[in-house]
Amino acid sequence: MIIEDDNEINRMLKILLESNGYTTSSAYSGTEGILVHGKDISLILLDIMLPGRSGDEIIRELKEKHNVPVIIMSAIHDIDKKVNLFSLGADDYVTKPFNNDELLARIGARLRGKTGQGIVSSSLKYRDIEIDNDNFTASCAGIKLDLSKHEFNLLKLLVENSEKTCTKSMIYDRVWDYENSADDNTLNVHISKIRKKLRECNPDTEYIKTIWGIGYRLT
Amino acid sequence: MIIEDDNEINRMLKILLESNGYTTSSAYSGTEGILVHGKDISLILLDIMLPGRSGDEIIRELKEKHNVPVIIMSAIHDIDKKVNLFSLGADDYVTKPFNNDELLARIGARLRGKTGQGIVSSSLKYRDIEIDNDNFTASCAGIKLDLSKHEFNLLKLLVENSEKTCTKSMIYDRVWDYENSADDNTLNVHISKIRKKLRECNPDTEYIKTIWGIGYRLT
DNA sequence: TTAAAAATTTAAGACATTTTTAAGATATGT
DNA sequence: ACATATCTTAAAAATGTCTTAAATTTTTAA
Repeated sequence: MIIEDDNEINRMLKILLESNGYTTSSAYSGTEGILVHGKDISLILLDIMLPGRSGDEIIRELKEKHNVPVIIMSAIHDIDKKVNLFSLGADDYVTKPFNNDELLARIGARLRGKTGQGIVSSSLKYRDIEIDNDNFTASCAGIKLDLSKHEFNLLKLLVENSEKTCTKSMIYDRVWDYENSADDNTLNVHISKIRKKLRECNPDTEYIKTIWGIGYRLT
Repeated sequence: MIIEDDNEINRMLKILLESNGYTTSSAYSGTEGILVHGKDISLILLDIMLPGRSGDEIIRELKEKHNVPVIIMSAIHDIDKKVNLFSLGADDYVTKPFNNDELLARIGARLRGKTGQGIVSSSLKYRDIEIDNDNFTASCAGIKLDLSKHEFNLLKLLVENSEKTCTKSMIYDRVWDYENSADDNTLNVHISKIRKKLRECNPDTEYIKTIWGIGYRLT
């Protein structure tokens, strides 16, 4: 994801990256970047000289939201500022005007590190529901959910397929290890329990929608 | 590990890093760095202007041997060369003369990426549990714990991954040297014994949480 | 409007995993 | 080789989770 307010530079970066085999998403402000949903972002290129909110805040929120490497593009030469960005979770920076090859090299190094050393932070989000695959924990509205193994796997499946309908047989297939027995009420009971726990964290939202005769969906 | 042929700079780096909480190992050539055995290296600082073998070769071999982030220190401003180093697996570089804060920031950013084994300090803490790696001792609430070898390693693993769930198979893999046999009760018994010993030091806290069907976590 | 089908919820019993204890097996140090 | 500590195994008790069943509510379609 490219976050850069200058239209021309944004377009230029898009062309550079796509001609090097990457798929890109463009945003034109940090806040817009934070709002991006449902895209599989693996790295963020962030122009830190943005109007509006401070760069610090934006890095923190981007990190929290997308949890991927962030490379800062900046004209700032001041080292103190650099150090600050680093300590906030920025993973690297390039100073403008930057050399294309160097930028590509840094992007490559960051992406390589990810897949290479299994840092693949397996944290998923949907609205204010967060799934942490590594720790087998989930939270809603910042509150830890106390889920059993099946409940966790079921919620995880729904989050992984948020906005898509999960059929009952697909759920039985992936959460339980057998094909469904259609007259089985087990899944319904588990959904009921998850809903109850989500309600305790955030009473105002109905996360799981029932698709009659088909299955369930996060909406 | 610091790999730098200039004695003075090597010593200076050692002082800088150790005064910032890191433990260091010094080597004075790339080949010497490759030969280092038995040390728990988590990052390599490499001066690329070394006599003898080419930098390219050395990075590749260091990476192969130690499999950790490599930060290049170099006076080269030529971008093409930088790109080359990146594509060989270097994770970052600083140009000499470098700013100490920037170097520390880049080291921090690289280590932060790796979970658990960030700053290598021989003493680990979680709440009032303290692990002393050098002496193979542990304490809780200031009282020495009398732990067996497996108990110590198990508690150490939990402390290293505090707030994260350790799966049973991961524990068997790292504390015992074989994959788990799922019906095995050994781990449970060891957890039980550790809990009992922790309880004797501090009866009010339940340190080790059971993640049903998954494993354990310090919480 | 009404009957049938599907889904929700609750509670209880079935099932599975974990905890604890104790004893026998194995490893370690003198 | 002996004494000691540690580890593993086994079994029962405790606890957590899953499924089933039944009553209730919601939705669909005739």
